[in-house]
Amino acid sequence: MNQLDPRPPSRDGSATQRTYDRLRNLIVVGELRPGEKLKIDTLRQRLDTGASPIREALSLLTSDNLVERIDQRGFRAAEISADNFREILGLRCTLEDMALRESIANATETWEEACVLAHHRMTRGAGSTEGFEELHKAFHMALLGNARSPILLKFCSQLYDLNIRYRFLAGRGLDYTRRDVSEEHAGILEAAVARDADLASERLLSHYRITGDYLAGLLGDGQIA
Amino acid sequence: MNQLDPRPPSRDGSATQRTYDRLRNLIVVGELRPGEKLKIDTLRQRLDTGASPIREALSLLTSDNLVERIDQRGFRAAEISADNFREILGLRCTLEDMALRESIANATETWEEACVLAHHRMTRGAGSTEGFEELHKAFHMALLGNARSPILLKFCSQLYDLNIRYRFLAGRGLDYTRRDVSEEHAGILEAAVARDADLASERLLSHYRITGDYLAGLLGDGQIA
DNA sequence: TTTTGAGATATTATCGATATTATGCGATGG
DNA sequence: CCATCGCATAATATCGATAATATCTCAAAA
Repeated sequence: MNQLDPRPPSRDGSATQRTYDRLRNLIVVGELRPGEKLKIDTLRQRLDTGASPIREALSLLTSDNLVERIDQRGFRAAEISADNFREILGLRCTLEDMALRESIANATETWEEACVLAHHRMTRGAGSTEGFEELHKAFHMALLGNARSPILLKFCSQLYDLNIRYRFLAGRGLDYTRRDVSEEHAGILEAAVARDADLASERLLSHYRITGDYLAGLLGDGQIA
Repeated sequence: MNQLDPRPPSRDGSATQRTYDRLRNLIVVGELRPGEKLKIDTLRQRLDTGASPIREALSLLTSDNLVERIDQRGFRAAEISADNFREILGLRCTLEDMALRESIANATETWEEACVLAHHRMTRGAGSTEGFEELHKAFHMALLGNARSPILLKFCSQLYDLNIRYRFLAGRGLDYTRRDVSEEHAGILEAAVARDADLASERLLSHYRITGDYLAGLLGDGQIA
C-alpha cells in the first residue's frame, strides 16, 4: 500500500516548481507583458496557489533575468530593449559555440542518437505551434548536451529562454514562416553528427543570427513593445 | 569567534536581502561545508529570522549554483569537485576575457579612475584578511565594469564567487602568501589603463590560471574536501 | 495652476501554524 | 539472522494572518 499510491509519484513535484514553470511560460510567451507589475495576490488568484510558492517562483525567475525585483516594491516582468536583445544574441553565439564544440569533442553514439531523435520529434511536432517550441528547445539543448559543463549549459538554457521571449513578443511563428528553418536545422544536425565542429558551429550561429538580425530590426523600428 | 558581519547594515532593510548576503557569505567562506544539509529551522535560529526569508534566500542561492535544492527534501550547500572547479576556471577565463575587452573598448576616463581607485583601496585593505576579499572582488569587477553587458557581468560575478569559494576551502590566504599578487594586480591595472586589451587580458588570465592550477592540484590530491 | 501633506488604501514582507512528506527505529515474519 | 512493514519522529512545503511599507487621493495653500 505504501508504494502503490496511484498518483503521488506521477503527480508533478512541488507547488513551487509548478508555479515556477507556469510563470516562466507566461512571461516567455508574452502573456505577462514586459514591465508589467506582478502582483502577488493577482497571481495567487490566477494560478490558484498560495503566496509562498509565488514569491519563491518569482525569486527564481529573478535569477533567470525574466523578472525584476524592485527594492521593496515587489516584482515586475523584465523590461525589453534593443540593447538587451543584442547582448543576449551575442552571448548566445559565444556560449553555444563553445558548448557545441565541446559537445562534439565528446561525441558518442548515444549523444548522436539523442540528437537525431530530438530532431525527429521536432519535425513531427512542427504542426502544433503549441508543443513545437518545447521540442525546438529540446533539439538545440540536445546538440549541446554532451558538453560536460553543467554551468555553461545552464547559461545557454537561460539565454535560450530570454531569446525566444523576443520571438514571441514579435508574434509567434512570424519568423519561422518566412524561411525554411527545417533546412537549417537539418544542416546543423548533419554537421554535428558528422563531427564537423567548425561547420556545425557556423551553421548554428548563422541560424541564430538570421533570426536575430531580423528581430533586432523590428526592435529598432519600435515594432516590438 | 564567529565574527559577526563587519558590515552588518547590508544597505537594504529587507530581511530577505540580509539573509541572502549572510548565507552566501557563510557558504563562500566555507563555514557551511560543501554538501552540508541546510535545515530551515537551524538557519532560522542561527540568523534569527523567519522561515520565509530563509527559503527565499536559499532559492536565490540555488540559481547562483551555491546551493542545491533536492526534490522535496530541502536544501544543501553545493558539492565541490575537481570537474566543477575546472569548469568554473575555464568559463571564468572565457567570459572575463570577453568582458575585459569590451570594457577596455568602451574605455572612458571615469572608468579608468574607478579602476585606479578600486586598486588603491584593495592595496590599502590588504592588511585585514576580512575586508580584503570584498575589495579584491570590487577591483576585478571594476576592470570589467565598463562592458555594457549586464548579463555577462552577472555571470562573471557569479563565477567569481564560485571560484573564491574554492580558495577559502583550501585555506584562506593560502595562495596569496606564496607569491606576489600585488605585482600581478598592478600589471593588470597598468595594461588596462593603457588600453592594451591583449596585454591586460593575457595578464588577467595568467593571474587566474596560476591560482587555478594550484588549487586544481590540491583538489586532485584530495586535499580539499 | 502647481505643490505639499495627511489620511486612506493597496501591496508587500514577514511571521506562526498546519498539513504533507521523508526518515529512522523497532517489531514481525521468513 | 536478515529483510520488510508499519509506526513514531523530524523536516519540509504550504497556507492564512499580521505588521510594515509604499502608493494614491484629495484638499488646502502658495
